[in-house]
Amino acid sequence: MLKITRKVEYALIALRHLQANKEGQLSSAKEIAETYGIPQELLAKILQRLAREDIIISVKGAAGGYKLVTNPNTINMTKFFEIMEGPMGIMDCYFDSGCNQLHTCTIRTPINRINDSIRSMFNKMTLADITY
Amino acid sequence: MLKITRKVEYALIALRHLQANKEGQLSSAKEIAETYGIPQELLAKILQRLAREDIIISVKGAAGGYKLVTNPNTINMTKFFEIMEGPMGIMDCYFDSGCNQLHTCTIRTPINRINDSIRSMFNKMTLADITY
DNA sequence: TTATATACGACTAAATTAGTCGTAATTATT
DNA sequence: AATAATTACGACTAATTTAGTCGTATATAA
Repeated sequence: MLKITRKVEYALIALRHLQANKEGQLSSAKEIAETYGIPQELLAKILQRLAREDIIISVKGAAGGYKLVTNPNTINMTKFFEIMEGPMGIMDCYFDSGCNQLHTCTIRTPINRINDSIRSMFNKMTLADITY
Repeated sequence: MLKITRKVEYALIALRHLQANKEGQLSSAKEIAETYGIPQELLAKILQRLAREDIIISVKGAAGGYKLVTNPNTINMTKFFEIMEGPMGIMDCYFDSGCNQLHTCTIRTPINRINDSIRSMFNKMTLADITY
């Protein structure tokens, strides 16, 4: 319950690693994967996702790799989680309402309050809170 | 991400239902399942678990069923979630430490801080916050 | 005695998450 | 120009978790 997935875990490890790099220094997916014992292909996809979302930038070709460009203080954790895993919410009906019990459902309001609490907690956090 | 499972959802619905009952009035698994369109066998197991943990009490035999005995204000949500789903924590290493990367792992401390935040948030909540 | 409950473990099915593979494109190095 | 190392990306498979079902035993009101 309330677990983050490997995807998020690996992303945090990688970002932490990139943060430790000197300005402009690149790290490849292979380098990071080997350092932490993460499956390389999987990490590669995660880094590609982060690059697509402009959290890191990629340099292609031999001697290529990734580096951090965004200030970790400006990356909101709710946004980060949702980039990695899609909408955050402890119950689905928070987002899609195909539920056929909506009329009888009496717990939606309180569940939504919990959702809001969690989101607001993560909204107050930035990546820097985690990776520093 | 950060989703509660059906088990928890069904448990909350059922508890909400029992709460609405008059003092001493019983509801059977069948009754509740049919009211909300929940698979009866599944709900039965959930109610049995709640009964085992003394959150509700069961009355066996024909015309049996379940009723609430514990004051919902005294049921801590962290405890409730952990009864239903086991240890809460956004990452496993919070609990078991079979991880072979512990020495290189740099995100454990911040992750544990998040764990603590979530736990403390739910610690401040009681079942009554959700089912009323 | 019968019908209707709870109790509970074993099992199956569905969904999600994790990980792999194949192939293309890019670029530094030789 | 060729090669090796890299990012990019979609399709696929495997593993794990969650959801749901089934069978059987026991209790009890009618």
